[in-house]
Amino acid sequence: MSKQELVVLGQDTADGCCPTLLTAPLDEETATDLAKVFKALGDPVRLRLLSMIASRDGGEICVCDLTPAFELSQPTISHHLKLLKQAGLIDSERRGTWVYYRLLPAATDRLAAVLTRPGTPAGPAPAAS
Amino acid sequence: MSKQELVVLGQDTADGCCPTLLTAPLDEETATDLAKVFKALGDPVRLRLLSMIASRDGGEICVCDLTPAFELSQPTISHHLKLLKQAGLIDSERRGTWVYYRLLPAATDRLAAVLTRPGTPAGPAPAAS
DNA sequence: GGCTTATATCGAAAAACGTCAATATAGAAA
DNA sequence: TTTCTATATTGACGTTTTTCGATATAAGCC
Repeated sequence: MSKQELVVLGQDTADGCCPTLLTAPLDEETATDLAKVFKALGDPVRLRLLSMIASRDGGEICVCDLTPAFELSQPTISHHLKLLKQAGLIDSERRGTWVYYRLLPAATDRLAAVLTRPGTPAGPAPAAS
Repeated sequence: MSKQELVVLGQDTADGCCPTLLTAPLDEETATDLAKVFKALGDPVRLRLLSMIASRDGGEICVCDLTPAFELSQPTISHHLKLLKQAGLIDSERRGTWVYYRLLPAATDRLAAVLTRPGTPAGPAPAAS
């Protein structure tokens, strides 16, 4: 089986706190690992795919439900899913003829943490009315 | 002067809450706008630049302090800074001979929010001891 | 004015990327 | 086994990205 997802671990700063982009200069290796994940998000098709996967009730979605949502060929969608998977953002499981994709929340959690300034209130804010 | 930074606004979901990638499928336009910002983060050099800019005491840093930190030509660094600026992540100000860059926290805040699952505790966690 | 330093822009070359049509593989069903 | 559907892989092509050297612009100094 493919086991080439990359795992990007947190990097603690000198004062023992707050693994984030915004509080201390990133070392080269961490920057390279992180950049791979952000690069995977740097395409509108992949962003929509990830969004459809993450927001689906039940936590997973069949490729057969993803492909028709785009005006792109089936191989192209398959390729984008592969990139998201290699970035460690999603995982897949085959069940019979179909393949189901699901979010790996650890990946998005890490990105969110890395982009969060210390002292920022939690999560998504309520919408402006 | 250049005014071509892009501003990516939040998009509320049907239930009036939580502008995030992870709770509802992204529409095409929002995905395109968001992807531009993530793409800007999808390069290790730009990630390190942003990190150096954001973490610098005083909130700003001179290009003359950024350039020598990389084994890249001065035009290359200048180009990466331009991309970060066009993505709305940083801004610049010339003072005399020097140009200073600073983080635009609204941009990273927005990305963090979009990647945060509802119910997730705030900000960067304390490091594992 | 001319000289020097800091930064940006231009133009080109190589590499990476997004997309497709064609084909391969996996599994179910006949 | 043969056939059909779902998904992945391959190979090609045009576009975008990353990088550089050369040059341009901006500002301070002689």
